Amino acid sequence: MPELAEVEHNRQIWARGHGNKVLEVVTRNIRSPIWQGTRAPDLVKTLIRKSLSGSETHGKQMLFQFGRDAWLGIHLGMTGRLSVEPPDYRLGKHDHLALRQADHWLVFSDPRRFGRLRLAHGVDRPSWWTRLPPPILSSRFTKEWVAEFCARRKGTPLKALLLMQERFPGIGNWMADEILWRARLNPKILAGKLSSALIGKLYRWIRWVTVAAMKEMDENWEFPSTWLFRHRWEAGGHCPRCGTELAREKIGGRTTCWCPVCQPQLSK
DNA sequence: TCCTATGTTGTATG
DNA sequence: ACATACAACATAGG
Repeated sequence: MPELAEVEHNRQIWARGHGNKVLEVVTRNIRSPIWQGTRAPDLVKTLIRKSLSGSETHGKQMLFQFGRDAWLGIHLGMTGRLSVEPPDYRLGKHDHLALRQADHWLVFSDPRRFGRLRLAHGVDRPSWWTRLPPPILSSRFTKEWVAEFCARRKGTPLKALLLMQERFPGIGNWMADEILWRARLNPKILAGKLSSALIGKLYRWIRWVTVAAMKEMDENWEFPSTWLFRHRWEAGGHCPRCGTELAREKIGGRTTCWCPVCQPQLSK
């Protein structure tokens, strides 16, 4: 489920354990790719008896701090999620990591196992965290930052462009489609074809959809039916703005949904 | 059975 | 260097 707003939502779930000591660490399926780059016994030894001291998100990434000098990075992949479970909880088949605290378990589960765990030591945040690109809602994420990327990736279709985490951290498949639909930009338009005015428009909708997604997440994930999001998966869905039947096609390797009327190709 | 899936990475190819 | 297409990862659900 995880694009940036839902990643933040998952972080908040585990944040219920802030300030509480880890009394037991259970690891499962440690041969699975989830653990690639992290040795489960190390993780157990590192986290045990430390307190969960803080957490943050960056795009689709999460970072949890334990004590002063231990860090756990989590990427939820396609189907990962975090939960808080009662003390008598029995681990399910898709639970890969569980941390017991005084009155609950913090559980990471992921049926498809595309998620990743990453352990780091040291007082400072790990370098793979501090090197992440400017977040979309930060002051460093400017129109010029987007324009520069469009110029560099001038042959990339906008849909594929928005999925590039190196510049648009946290944007995933549905957000990209929502942004392009609101900006009335066809997903196949090549990044280098956008005028400065259209780049400005794209930039503003990137920020708008990000802010709105965070807000909806706070309000229980009730997206109004005026969003493309609500129609994109329906068979024969229609554009909530003009009623035209939505188009669907793979672009940049992902199923893309757009309105052929609201989002025309650029005219020459 | 076949197809799809809110993600990322690697390989082959142009 | 850039870009695209595709497979791979692993599982569930329509």
